[in-house]
Amino acid sequence: MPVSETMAMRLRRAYMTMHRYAQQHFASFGVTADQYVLLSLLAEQDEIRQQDLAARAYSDPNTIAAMLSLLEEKKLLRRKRDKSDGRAKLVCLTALGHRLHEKLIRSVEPIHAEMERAVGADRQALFASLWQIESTLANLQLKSSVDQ
Amino acid sequence: MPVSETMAMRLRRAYMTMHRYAQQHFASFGVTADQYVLLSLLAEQDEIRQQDLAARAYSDPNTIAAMLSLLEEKKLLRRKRDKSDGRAKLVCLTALGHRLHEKLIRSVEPIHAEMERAVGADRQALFASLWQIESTLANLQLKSSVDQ
DNA sequence: CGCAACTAATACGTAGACGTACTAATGTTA
DNA sequence: TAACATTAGTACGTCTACGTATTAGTTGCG
Repeated sequence: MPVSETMAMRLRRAYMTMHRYAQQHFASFGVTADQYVLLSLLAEQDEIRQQDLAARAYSDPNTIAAMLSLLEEKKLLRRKRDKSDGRAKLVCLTALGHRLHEKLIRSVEPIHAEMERAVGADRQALFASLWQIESTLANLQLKSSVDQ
Repeated sequence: MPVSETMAMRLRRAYMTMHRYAQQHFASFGVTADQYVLLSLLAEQDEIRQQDLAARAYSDPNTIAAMLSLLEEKKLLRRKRDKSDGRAKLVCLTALGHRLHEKLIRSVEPIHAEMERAVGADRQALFASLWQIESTLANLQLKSSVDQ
């Protein structure tokens, strides 16, 4: 089978197209698509540890730390030591960060709408398949590492 | 809606899980998941321009150039000037590259099988939805740039 | 209590995504 | 043919993904 017709490449194309589109969209606000995800997660839950943020953003602690440094320089968030655990830091949005997030969340509504419209009634089937892929491969990974 | 339940994050999780799994898999062969894609494309069509390679890998010329440099250092491929167009370079696998690709393609069969099994009968519906997302967002991008 | 195992964050390195600027070759058109 | 726009590839910078190593704080246990 041609590479371009494999499930892997189809998934890549869908994800990359979405990511590129989002990247371009958010550029006019001076943030990246991934930074928007972080801001949204922080708006959803304040005072969150970097580890938790990494898990929710489906990223990793190293990447999150780098992204937070950039967002902190831009005064969109701050980090304070967790009093109950001196190793951890709690991240929260600044007022500026909240205001930006409000603007951003309004700006993405049309995009979400377009994506929903694109998949239409197959939405639930798509979600089920995506979840199947995710859970199957995540478990494979787990299994082989537990085998050691 | 919680960020984690958006279509965008579901798509991200599926793609990133697959990519991480592939990354780990190919690490034992000394290549990355994305390098495997390039090797496969070259095995599919020899003497291909970097631009075409970028399009087929759904990447971009800058990234491809960097990746090709690494693969060229590893003697897996070489680039020669295109006689019919002095700007272009034609990329092709070395014998070493072909041999490695043969090994790699055998090693990924179980992964493709697992992914097919994971989505099962919903395979065609999934492909249709992924294509809907891709084409919808790609066209949005096109439209707004043509509007300028 | 004290020390070993674990954990959160950081530091640093490599790879990939992609923007912008540049060079060299090609095409176009007056 | 000369001036000009396009195009292929390179160079370089920023951001993200993620591996490995290190530091500092926490937990568990003899």
